[in-house]
Parts: sequence; C-alpha cells; structure tokens
Amino acid sequence: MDRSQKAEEILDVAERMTRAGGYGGFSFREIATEVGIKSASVHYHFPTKEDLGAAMAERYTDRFLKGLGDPRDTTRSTEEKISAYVEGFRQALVEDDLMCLCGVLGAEIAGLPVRVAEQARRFFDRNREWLDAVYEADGGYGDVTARHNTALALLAKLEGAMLVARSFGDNEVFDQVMSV
Amino acid sequence: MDRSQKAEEILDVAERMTRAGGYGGFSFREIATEVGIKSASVHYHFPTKEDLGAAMAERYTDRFLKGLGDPRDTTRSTEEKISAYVEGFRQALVEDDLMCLCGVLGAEIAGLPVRVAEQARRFFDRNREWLDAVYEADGGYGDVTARHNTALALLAKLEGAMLVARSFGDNEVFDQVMSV
DNA sequence: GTCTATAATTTGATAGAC
DNA sequence: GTCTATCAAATTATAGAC
Repeated sequence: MDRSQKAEEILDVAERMTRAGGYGGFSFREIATEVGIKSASVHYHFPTKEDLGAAMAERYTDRFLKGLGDPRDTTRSTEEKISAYVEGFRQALVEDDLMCLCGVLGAEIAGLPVRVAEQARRFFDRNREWLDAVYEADGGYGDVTARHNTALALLAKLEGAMLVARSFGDNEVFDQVMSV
Repeated sequence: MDRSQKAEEILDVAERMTRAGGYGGFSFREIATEVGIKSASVHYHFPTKEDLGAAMAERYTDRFLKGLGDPRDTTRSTEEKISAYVEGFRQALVEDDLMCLCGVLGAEIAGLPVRVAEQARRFFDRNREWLDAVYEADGGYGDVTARHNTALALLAKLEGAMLVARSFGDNEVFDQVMSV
C-alpha cells in the first residue's frame, strides 16, 4: 500500500482520534479541519468511513508487526524477543498517551462495519501467530495448545494493562500490571 | 437509586448497545424504538446522553460489586473468592456474548463525557479495592504495593481476556487465557 | 487533489399538548 | 409519562467546477 502523504496524514489524525474515543470518535469534518482541507477532500482519499477505518487498522497492524522483527530470529533469545514485544505495547501507550488502536476497536468490535472488524481481528491473529512462532522456535513451551494459550494470555494481559492504565489515567499502571 | 421500570428498560437496551459498539453505538432513537416509546420520552427519563451513560455505568458497577459479596468474608477461602471473581467476568461475557461495559468505556475513555468517564473509572477503582481487600484479608500477598499490583494484574488479565475473546469472536479464548 | 455546494439522514435536545 | 412537532447541528456522502 503506497499512499499519498495527505492520505497518511488523514490516517494519523483518524488513528489518534479513534485511540482516544473509539470508531465513533472521529468524523470526516474533524479530520479535515485538523489536516487543513475540506471533508470532501478526505472522501477523495477514502471514499467511505469504512474504507478509512479498515485502512487505519491495517496500517497499524502492519507497522506494529514490522517493529517486532522475525519471531524465529536466532540472534535474539526468547527473553529478548518477549521483552521487546512488551516494550512495543508500552511504547504505544506511553509515547502517545493513548490506548492500542486495535484494542479500542476490539472492545467495540460487535458494532463495527465488517471490514473494520476484520482488520481489528487481523491484529490479534497476527500477534498470536508471532508469539506462537517465538514459543515454537524456543521449543520449551509445551505442545501447540500450551503455546497457543501462553500467547493468548500474554496478548490479553498487555491489552488489559493498556486498558486499565488508560482507565485510571495513569500509565505507570501498565508497568505495575506487567511486574506481576 | 430507585428508578421506574421504563428507566431500567432504557438502561438495559443502552447497556447492550454500548457493550456491542461503544458509547457512540447507541442513540436515543434506537433505544426508544426497542423499548417501544419515542425518543422524547427517553429524554424524560434521562435528560442528556451523558446522564444516560453515567447512570448506565454506575448501575453496571453497583450490580457487579454486589454480586461479588464481602471481600473479607471469613466463610470463604481466598481461592473461592478469586474463583467467584473470575466467574463474574466469565458470566458477563458468556451469558450476554458481550464485552464488559466498563471495559468498552475504559478503552475509549479519553473521548467520553466527563461524568461517563468518571463512572467508568469508578468500576476499576472499586474492583481494585475489592481484590485488594481479599488479598489483605488473606495476609499472604506481601505488602500494600505487592497486593496493589497483584490486584491490577488480575483485573487487567480479565478485561484483556474478554477483549481478546470478543475480538476473535470466540468466548473459549477467555478460558484459554485464564488457564495460563 | 481540493474546492463549493448540497443532499439525505441522523442526532441530541426542547416545547407544549394530553 | 408519553406523545407530536420541531429544531439546530452534525454526519456520511456525492456532483461538478477548478
């Protein structure tokens, strides 16, 4: 997906607004105003809100996964990979002071347009796969079911840690959760 | 808070819609149609959407806490209390096939009207307090900081388990997460 | 690519009759 | 408590000029 710079700016603003207030938390007009164009021009880049939402979630997932690197990389230990993984979530929270985009979308997934819901779910699919690959490459995490559950548990803890931290308005809560 | 039966019905519908699609996922007209009245009548019971949202979250928290019972109850073991606590979340997920109301609101808390956000946060405050009291009454969970973190970690894991389960559209994921 | 203009619908909310 | 009627504003979206 190569997009124009304006399209990327639009996604930036939409992402920030969604991570703050959910899918219903942004409108074409609000985005347009922040980007410095008119709402009709936003529709030029993304015909419908569903298009915009799906593109936003897809970009978020792709960037996030890219930042994780190869789960089967033999130059890093399992501990290093998992530590970097947790750090990926912490950065999303602390640097932007916002919830995980797909965490927000996942929470309200039953009310999302289908293609947005699909992209939100894709984030969780890809994350579980990545963790699964790390555990499998390690060899010490039991059978496929055990690895599956371990991956889901870490993913859930991280999303929950972000959600609770944002609810308390205190990002330190993230570290307190992850310290246990 | 004693409310009329119609007011309770309104909150029932609003809660279900919010747990599916977030705070932006319900409107006065939609609720009115489901309850069988007109939107103006909904405004009679709850003047503004913020009023409705705050009452909805407050009722949810009160009911949830009431279902947990006394955290210092000496007739139940710590294991029994925690097991019942986890079961409270599982029921919310499995019986209604929906996310935790305050989990949804917490995810989009930065975009909520102040009084709705306050009530969402109150859910997490009360939950942490309840778990804290269980651990303190037990005596075997370390100092106040350790208990605090342990409580936050369980809360985060449960909310995360619900969120991930809903994102995958598979409630069994909740149990898989909690098995680790 | 962006604009003006506008359509069609929805939304939160109020006034006043019954 | 509920209704009809209505409002002002916002929303998603399109047509067509530049």
